Amino acid sequence: MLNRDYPSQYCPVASTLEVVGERWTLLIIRDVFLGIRRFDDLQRDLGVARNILQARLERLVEEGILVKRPYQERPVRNEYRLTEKGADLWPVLVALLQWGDRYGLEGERPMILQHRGCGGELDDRRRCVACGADVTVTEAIAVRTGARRPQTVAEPVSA
Amino acid sequence: MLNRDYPSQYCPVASTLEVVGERWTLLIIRDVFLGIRRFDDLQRDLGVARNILQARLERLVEEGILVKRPYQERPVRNEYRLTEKGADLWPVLVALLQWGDRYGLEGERPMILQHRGCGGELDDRRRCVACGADVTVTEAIAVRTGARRPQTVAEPVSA
DNA sequence: CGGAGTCGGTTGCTTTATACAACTTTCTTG
DNA sequence: CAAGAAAGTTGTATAAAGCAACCGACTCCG
Repeated sequence: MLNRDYPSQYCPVASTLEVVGERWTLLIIRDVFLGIRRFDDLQRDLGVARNILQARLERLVEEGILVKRPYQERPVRNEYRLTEKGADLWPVLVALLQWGDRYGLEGERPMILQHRGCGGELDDRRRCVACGADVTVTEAIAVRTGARRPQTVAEPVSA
Repeated sequence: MLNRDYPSQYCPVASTLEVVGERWTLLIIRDVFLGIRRFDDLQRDLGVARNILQARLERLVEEGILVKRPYQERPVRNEYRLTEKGADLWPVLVALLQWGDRYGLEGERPMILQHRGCGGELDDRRRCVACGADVTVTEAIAVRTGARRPQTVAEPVSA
């Protein structure tokens, strides 16, 4: 995008999109939610160009959505973690996920959100359908089903 | 963006972003939710380039999120309306709006969501804080407060 | 009847972001 | 001491977004 912001708009939707609306940004955040926290792991998982990934991570750190912190010294190796501000984007990701489940992938569901422990799925208001609780980020887990892209023929895991 | 899709991803979040993740798209949908339905009105409100607006609207119609229908013949003038599929993006917009309210505009809230009739605001699960009901798209109204961008000095409406 | 205005686009050119691949630095392991 | 991993950085190319001007169909005004 030419400018990442929307100068004619004074709107909370626009202001959020100015921060997380660029290509790849929300997928990076999704990956961090899933526990993918290192540069190379993110790059491999997303297939994004490394310079773009670098630019996005730097921006997200500047915005206070991620923090960069070393998980080892010598050599310094960093990982990216969500701040509270970043974790508060969870409802956005859940809303995108649920719309994608309904309209995106022809009934396939590669990922399912569950209430930790209880195991119930989440409804569109992030409540557990089993126990009825309001589920927060920390109480939810994302379970990857085995679902793959339909046109890709499933192969036995080999060599 | 070079490609609008994310070929390495088989994920409902990514599949949703392939459809609505391009620059301007979600703001166009927000405007249609607010009742701005005509090409020129959208263009004026958003300040988006006309060719981009045209491309986005065409894509959204192809995707079944908007429908184009004439509101008059001779000359044919069209407006864009949300389909059910489009209206189901409401939770995404609400989530973006609420994050923006919390983190985006320094406490200013240019727009407030209320439960129609009851007048209560919506919580982060789209429930009415006054009566407790689960609020759906059709039961909600967006109220624009007078809030403006702080650095813009408020002027009397003139000429 | 002629000119201005409106709506909904389309076209051409410029600017900017994204993609891709190769390279770098620092340190670890065999 | 060579190979490899992690985390970037750099350079070049291509595609998308921005901008302004134009267009066709019709209406309204004088």
